[in-house]
Amino acid sequence: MEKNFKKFSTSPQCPIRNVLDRFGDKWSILVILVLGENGTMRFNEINKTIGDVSQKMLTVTLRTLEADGLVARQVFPEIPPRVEYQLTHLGMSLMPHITSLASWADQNIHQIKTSREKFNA
Amino acid sequence: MEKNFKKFSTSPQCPIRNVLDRFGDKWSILVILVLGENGTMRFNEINKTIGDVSQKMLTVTLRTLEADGLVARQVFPEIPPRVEYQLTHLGMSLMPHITSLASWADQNIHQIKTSREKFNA
DNA sequence: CAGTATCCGGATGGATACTG
DNA sequence: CAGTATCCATCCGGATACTG
Repeated sequence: MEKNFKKFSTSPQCPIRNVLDRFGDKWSILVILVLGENGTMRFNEINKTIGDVSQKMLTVTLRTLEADGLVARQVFPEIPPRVEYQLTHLGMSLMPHITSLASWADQNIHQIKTSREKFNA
Repeated sequence: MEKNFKKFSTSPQCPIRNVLDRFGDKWSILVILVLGENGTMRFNEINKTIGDVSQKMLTVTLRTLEADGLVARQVFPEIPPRVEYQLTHLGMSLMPHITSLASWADQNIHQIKTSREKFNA
């Protein structure tokens, strides 16, 4: 095996780690996945779709994704307020990589679970 | 946009979240990337390659990846001890998805950093 | 060399209450 | 509706010391 892949630096300051660390939080990948699948969504819509994310963490996650330029946030000056979120072009360019990861997870979850059980036996 | 992607459940107990949560820790993706690029490696080799991972966290990460069946651990009964790690077939099947993520990160880090600076200005 | 054991601080993130 | 503010428990993960 080995070395059929492009080599990446793995030093602490490298760009790849800088970005991948972002996905290390609990909700970022999931929010991108949900927005990518559903298009434009309101705050509470995302909240209900994910189900078990707190209001606080959803806000923090969306703000971070907005800061990174992955998600666009549009506020409508209405009462009651309406705020819509959608992936930016950059965010959408990330989607295929996320979905391919999700597909892999979907296809291999059984094997992984079996492996975990064996290991803990 | 939207709905060009296969739909995934996003409920708290879904398989995808079960697997993706694993990548939420600080070192898993990086260890897989390093092993995928270099093939078989000894404990201290991985440690040095990553650079800023503690002995404890590297052990924990490797054990978890082993439990999930992504990494194989082979102990040689020698003094001083030698332990070699490599990706399993399952682990290797994950590699393309990780490297495609890394490539994306590499290509877009500049735009993301620029976006962050604008947002915090 | 490749770990284990222990301690410990800081960050993560949940619950709750409140607001424009 | 879409947040903010605050408090607080947990847990992640680093530092250090020790071992077969």
